[in-house]
Amino acid sequence: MFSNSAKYALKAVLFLAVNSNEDKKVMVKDISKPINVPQAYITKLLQQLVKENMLSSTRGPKGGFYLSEENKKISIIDVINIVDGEQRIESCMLSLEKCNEETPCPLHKLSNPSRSLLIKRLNNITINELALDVKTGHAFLPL
Amino acid sequence: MFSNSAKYALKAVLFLAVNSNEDKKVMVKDISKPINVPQAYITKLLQQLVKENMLSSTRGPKGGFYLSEENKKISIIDVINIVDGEQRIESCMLSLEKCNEETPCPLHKLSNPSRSLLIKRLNNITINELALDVKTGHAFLPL
DNA sequence: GAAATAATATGATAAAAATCATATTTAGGA
DNA sequence: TCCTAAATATGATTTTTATCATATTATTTC
Repeated sequence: MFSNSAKYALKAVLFLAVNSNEDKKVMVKDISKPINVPQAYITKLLQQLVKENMLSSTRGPKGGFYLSEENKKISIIDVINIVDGEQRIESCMLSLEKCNEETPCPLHKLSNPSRSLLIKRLNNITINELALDVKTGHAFLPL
Repeated sequence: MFSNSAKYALKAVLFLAVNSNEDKKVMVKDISKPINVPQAYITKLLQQLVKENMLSSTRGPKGGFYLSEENKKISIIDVINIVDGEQRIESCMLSLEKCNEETPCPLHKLSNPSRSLLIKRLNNITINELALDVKTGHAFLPL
């Protein structure tokens, strides 16, 4: 479905959504542990996400990563697409260029409703909303 | 979603479902071209599928690969699972061991309906049924 | 039963994804 | 202003996946 990197990015973002804000920044080493991702690896991903304005950071003492209020309004699919590229989630189950509603591949009718549903939902939910589920006990970390 | 290998295997199986039977075997070189998969690569996959009884073959002159009537009754998900392993399609969107209905990860409620729907459909359709869509003009090769 | 044909078995190579390592830059505090 | 703590930039290594190559075995036909 998603690359390992996209999964890791989602885990980091969700963790920060629950555990950070402008006044409470989190160092990379305190992110990698609870989300079970090697520090050097998540470091690179976090840097990429900052560059793409998916999350925020400051360096130096008292620095770290965090989600600004703006960041928290970002939809989940944007995080995924930054890491995996838009093509990955959109592409047909057999990765066929020419597969579409008019000339569907044999799996199209079977698989497309499922993918459409997922994409729609990923589009319509923000990081913040997912974090709320955790805060209200409807979903769980650790990751 | 699926590995390249699983996609290739599906393409080969679908092609054979439409273009082969006990009396009409197809050589590997006449499979790899129309499904756009390197011959040496699809060769390996076909051999694996024969070994797992997903398809049939005979060697020597007039030999080739084909789907027996039995083979055509196999469900699509079996082909996928042979190549990718059952875990891949079943696993949570974040690949979390502990994610389940009782202690769902933050993405579980969002993603699970989509995956469940897909798995159910892949379970409930046979190779033959997909091939029928092609024969009746409701779905299309080439792949 | 020999020659030709096609799958089978096995292993090597190449490309991509995941992981690790480290020198550099910026910010805060003494 | 210097020291330290943190992110940033960059590139190397390892592992996995994808791809290629070839010798062997089985089957048909003459």
